[in-house]
Amino acid sequence: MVASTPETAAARRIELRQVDKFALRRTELAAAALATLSEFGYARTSLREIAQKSGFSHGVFHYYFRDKVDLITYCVREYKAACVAHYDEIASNATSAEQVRSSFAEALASSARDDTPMHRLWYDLRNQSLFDTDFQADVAEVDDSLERMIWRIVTAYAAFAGAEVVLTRSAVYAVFDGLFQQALLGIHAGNDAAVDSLREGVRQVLPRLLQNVGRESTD
Amino acid sequence: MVASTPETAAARRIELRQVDKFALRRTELAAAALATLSEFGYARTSLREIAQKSGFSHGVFHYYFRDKVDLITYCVREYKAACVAHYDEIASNATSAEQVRSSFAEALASSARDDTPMHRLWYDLRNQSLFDTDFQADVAEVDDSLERMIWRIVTAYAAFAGAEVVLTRSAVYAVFDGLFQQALLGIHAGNDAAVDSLREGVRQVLPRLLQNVGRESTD
DNA sequence: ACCGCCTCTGGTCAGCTGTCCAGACTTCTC
DNA sequence: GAGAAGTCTGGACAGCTGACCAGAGGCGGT
Repeated sequence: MVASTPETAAARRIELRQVDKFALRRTELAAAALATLSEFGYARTSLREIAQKSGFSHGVFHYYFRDKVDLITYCVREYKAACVAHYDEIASNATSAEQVRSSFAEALASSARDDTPMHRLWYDLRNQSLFDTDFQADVAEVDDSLERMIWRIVTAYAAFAGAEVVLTRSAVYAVFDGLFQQALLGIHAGNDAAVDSLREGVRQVLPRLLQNVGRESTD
Repeated sequence: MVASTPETAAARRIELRQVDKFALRRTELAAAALATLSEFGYARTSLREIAQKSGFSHGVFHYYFRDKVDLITYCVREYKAACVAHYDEIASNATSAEQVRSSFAEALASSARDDTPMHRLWYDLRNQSLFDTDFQADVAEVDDSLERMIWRIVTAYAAFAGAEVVLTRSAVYAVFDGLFQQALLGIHAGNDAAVDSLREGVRQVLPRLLQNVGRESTD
């Protein structure tokens, strides 16, 4: 780094403060956008609707975001940060396999119950990435970090159980993601047992992804 | 039914013929709509785009379908018919557990490979049902019939293996659906191994959903 | 040959969407 | 407090969307 003259140092300080305020506002607007997006879904959410629900004018969104894609991309990243942080303590705080299993099942179940709109938005946006290349990179990155998160939990569980995980990281994620998504559909359809089914499904599946060390599976 | 006079019989015959032609045209238009929908996704497909790609005028779609929802609902039903019929022979033609396992894994893998656009549309529309009640009933019906289809295959597998399925019907479907969807994301991201991973994932998961009759699982 | 119904066309309309922008307002610096 | 930079507003615009409709064309029945 080059040593700064007083002027450039002051300018940088100002600039940083402005950048912080700018970033803060972006986050605030993105949070408002997330709220509306999770309510109506990608296809039915316009910038004007977001603005109206957030109390801002629709113009301000174009001041802080290049375009709609830029805004939603930022929202996806925000989602990831909130989501991964929430689960990461499961693996680190546990002291036994059974505790990991219970915590994991409960965490998925309560998240599906409490954050239903946000999760359905995630699946919506992930699907959009199958059609629109704009979101593809960011969605893939979030999906990957979710996959790693699940993998951390499952390998922690396997370590406590003294066993090995038989599936690939990707397949393990896919299995729990499928259970989660089905629970979301169930919740939305008014099936009161959906959350309990998810918890029970996770509890039942988790041990079956392991095999004792040194034994070969039938293949 | 009331006995028909000659006139009403003729009228009915005509009417039936017209109904057939009408239904035929509906199916034809729905097929064209499916093609465009699977290319662009729900959010980015307009009736005019569908019409242009199909060679019809945009007006004709309003003649055969009440509105856009009516059209897409019909498309969903068409999808189901095509999809379920394709898989149903797996369970009925098999003679051993291993054969069911191989056929099932191969069927999922090749379907993901060959019908990628149609499947991503299905997931798109299923997600729309989480936001828009218009599709909810029909989507739920298709999802249920897919669930039953998977269940038939898995129970057939269990029967050949002389074992029981430990998960609920819904959880079994969720697991394979998750694997399938992850493969779709992989394919779209250009991951060449995605199809093979799906096949291998299905092969590995399937036996682990069973337990020997008479033995209790750890719970 | 004529008539009535079915089919289909393409124009029109109101409403919404993303984007841009001129200008008002606020905040900060000197 | 003057000026500049940053922030925000709301109107304007072009393009698109779903829906509607008047009328042309075709087909079958008599």
